[in-house]
Amino acid sequence: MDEAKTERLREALADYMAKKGLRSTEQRRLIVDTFFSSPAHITIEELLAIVRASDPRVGYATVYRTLKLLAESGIAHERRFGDGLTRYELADEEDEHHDHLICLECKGIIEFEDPRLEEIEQEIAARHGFEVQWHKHELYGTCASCVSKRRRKGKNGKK
Amino acid sequence: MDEAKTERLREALADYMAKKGLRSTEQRRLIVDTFFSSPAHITIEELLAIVRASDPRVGYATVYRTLKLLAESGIAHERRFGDGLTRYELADEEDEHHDHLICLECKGIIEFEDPRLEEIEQEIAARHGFEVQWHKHELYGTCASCVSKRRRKGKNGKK
DNA sequence: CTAAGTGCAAAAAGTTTGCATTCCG
DNA sequence: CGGAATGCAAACTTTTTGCACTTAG
Repeated sequence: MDEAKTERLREALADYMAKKGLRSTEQRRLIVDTFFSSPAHITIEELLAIVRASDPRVGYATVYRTLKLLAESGIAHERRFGDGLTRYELADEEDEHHDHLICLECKGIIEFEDPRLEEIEQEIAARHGFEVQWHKHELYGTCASCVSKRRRKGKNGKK
Repeated sequence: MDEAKTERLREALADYMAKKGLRSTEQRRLIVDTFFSSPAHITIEELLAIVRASDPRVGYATVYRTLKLLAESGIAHERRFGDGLTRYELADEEDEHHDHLICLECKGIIEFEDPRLEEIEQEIAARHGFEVQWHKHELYGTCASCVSKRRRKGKNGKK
């Protein structure tokens, strides 16, 4: 992972916590460190499992509240991809932004980025006098790897 | 509402039910009729309330299962806009498709359509060897009416 | 008749929260 | 110290399901 980026985010978090008078506890440090070094789109349960490997006494609620805190402070984003779980990922850099391809078969999540989408979006919003705060662009379907797996098994993709 | 469109959808539903050997019951007819004449993006609770005005004995589960049926048969789409509720709307015509602007203040939902988005999406999917089954393009923010309401009250939109 | 459909109530599944206790600053 | 933070368990919210009873075909 990009060291410089996580460094910036850590600093932003420190600022946010200082401003709000929040405390740096052992649990928070462990949870945040674990989150920073985990794959993107991790769930609370998954993160909790890893955290508990280091300290079994950490509770679900603490992970829950810490991730909420990261989301509020803008360090992380909350995502829901329709499987009923809330996932978290590190925030993008300043003016960057990515969206997601979600494979319905292997549940894999691929990120993509396309500035043209952002432009068109702005245009659409403007046309409606709408002020966009954030958006969701998600494509659901079958990823390349599952498509070829399916072919190998002789199943036919099209009906 | 477009009479011809609902007619086509009703027919599609009849076909689907015939093919699956499903029955046309009093409740289903009532629920489906009510759904067809309700505003888009209705929730199960809302629909149930209207249905019960006609027949108070209808249960939540029946509405739930009927909407599931409509979704499976392709007559309706399930939508989740992040307020924790599932909403339903009539399916689009053959090769049409629309997306949504969601106002975080008044909870209003505005529909929009832009073929360029679909094109770019196809291109992105192709680039990843991904087969898209469906997508979500949702812009969250403040609608024109809430923006001006806010201005009238002297609140400032930008920080 | 008999398999599908209904209504109710209970079960799931995840997210939130109240509270007594612990611990940062 | 005093307010934040934690862990636990209970509360919530909405969706989903089991089951005995009803009904369409």
